[in-house]
Amino acid sequence: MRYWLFKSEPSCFSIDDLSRRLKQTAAWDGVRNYQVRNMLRDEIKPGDQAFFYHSSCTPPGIAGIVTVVKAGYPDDTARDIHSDHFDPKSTVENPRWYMVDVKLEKKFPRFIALDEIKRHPKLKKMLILRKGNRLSITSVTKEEWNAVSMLAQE
DNA sequence: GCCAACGTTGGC
DNA sequence: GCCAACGTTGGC
Repeated sequence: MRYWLFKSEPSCFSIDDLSRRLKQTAAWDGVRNYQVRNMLRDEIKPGDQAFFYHSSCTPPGIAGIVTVVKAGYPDDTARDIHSDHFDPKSTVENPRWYMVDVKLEKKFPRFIALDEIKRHPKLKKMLILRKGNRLSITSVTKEEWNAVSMLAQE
């Protein structure tokens, strides 16, 4: 299994929104970046785990953990003309965009702010910190995963 | 295929 | 609201 970091703007979809969902599951939809699409379609598998990262908010940071429960399948919001993520070039025969389903594993007892991630020696190489990185999904190493998990329990 | 213009992301 | 660092678009 692999580890990931999924970004979401809490004003759009937060970890608390997920916790209120029936069965605490949701489709991770709306991704419209080809690099991230490829990860959703080809690399992210059921059983993989991901940090739920809150972006574009104060403060940004990691709020908890989700588990992938369904592998990549066509993102139906691309064919919904009323969706903000509608893409007329995506069709049933040729789906352009993909999504996975996630389930809330846990909300951290303590929010891990970006500021704290930046200061932690074991987290300096996290892709989220790399200059210019804007991908909404990045991979996380086992060492990084463990370090953040430890922080969350302090 | 090049590249300028434009749009988006996301921390600050 | 600013702006760096992208990604996308479209004329040529």
